[in-house]
Amino acid sequence: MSFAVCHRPRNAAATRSAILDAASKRFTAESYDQVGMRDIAKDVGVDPALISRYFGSKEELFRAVLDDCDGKDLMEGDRSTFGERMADDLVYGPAKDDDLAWLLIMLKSAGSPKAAEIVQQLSTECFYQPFTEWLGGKDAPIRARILAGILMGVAVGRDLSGGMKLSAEECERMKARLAPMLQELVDG
Amino acid sequence: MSFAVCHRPRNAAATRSAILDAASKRFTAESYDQVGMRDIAKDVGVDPALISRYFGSKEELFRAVLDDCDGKDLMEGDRSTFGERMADDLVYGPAKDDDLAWLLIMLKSAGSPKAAEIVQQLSTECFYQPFTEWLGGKDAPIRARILAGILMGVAVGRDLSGGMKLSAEECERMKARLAPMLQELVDG
DNA sequence: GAAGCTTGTCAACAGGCGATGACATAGCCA
DNA sequence: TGGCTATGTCATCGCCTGTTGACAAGCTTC
Repeated sequence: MSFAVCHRPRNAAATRSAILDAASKRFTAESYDQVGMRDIAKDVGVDPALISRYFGSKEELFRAVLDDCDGKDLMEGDRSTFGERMADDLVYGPAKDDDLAWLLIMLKSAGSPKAAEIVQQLSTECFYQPFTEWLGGKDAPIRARILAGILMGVAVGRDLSGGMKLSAEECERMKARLAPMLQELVDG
Repeated sequence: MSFAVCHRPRNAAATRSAILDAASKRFTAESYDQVGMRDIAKDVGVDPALISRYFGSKEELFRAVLDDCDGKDLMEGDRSTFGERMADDLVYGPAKDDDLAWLLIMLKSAGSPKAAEIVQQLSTECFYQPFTEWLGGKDAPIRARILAGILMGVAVGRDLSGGMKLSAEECERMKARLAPMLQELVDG
């Protein structure tokens, strides 16, 4: 009788990609400090040392994750329903938080100086700039900042309080208040 | 010749209070994980062990800090200028972040599970509930949540990007956009 | 002035972290 | 088949953290 573990076929590229994926999931759900190399390694089913070997260090892994996700998810979809969609994600998330990935990673990692520095280096180029261009119109950089802030802030408020403890009706009313606010910022 | 260090007079209450104060400052500026007992001890000029003795553990110290600040700062001052004041704090802060203390602590500590659990226990009773009552009117709990979210989110956006890199004119325009949004949420 | 409680310090421990270098094994190529 | 390189594992190191128990020094009280 063998408890043979189902080894993945030896494939550096696939393994690397799997690590990147697992790391991304972890970093969107927990803070930089909270995520351990051993956690990520366990998710992938790999020895922690391998991650160090592939990415050099935890910092560089984090940078690679940020490089990987371009934040385009936020900007795809109908522009006229942006407010509605985001309000829904905020109130009823985190179900499909792909579109908020960038924001969540930024948010969760604000605490750690090392992660914050990396985010600071990459956020403008990889997130704020494309987002600002997508917004367009008057005061686009400012509207981008406020929008990102609201999305992050309401998300953190939800997480902290343990899942937006509101009745179903209140959730709807919250959506009803958030959606036009967000939409107005998109429309300019 | 004596290099006599200026020892504080032996006073348990004063020392305890000094520790609480230093801890509060640290926790508003850095995340729970990032703040070390040794840091706080150094701020006060005291041995780290003393903090453990007085407060039992880091968790209980954190809880004591949260119990200490009641978040009333946010609600004092003229109600009709709330939006203006907060917008100013957000854009030009953190100068006198006393009024945002609760929010900043909640924000900075969202990353750590232990801190988050404590915040979750205390935030409703010590912050959301009084804030909601202060707001009053229709959908007060929802407006409280959104307001807190916006304040936290814009603050984190500012910190992350290294101090709101906007021109003086853009700062004013950001204020001009934020203030009425916040004020409208206060007014209902 | 000496006992006794209070206040504070010191050294050390256990645990977790990221990182490193030596070792094992799978897959390819001759 | 025999070797070689790429891929992955293991044991371990050094560092930092919160916490603890034993010890030193002050103030109070008799």
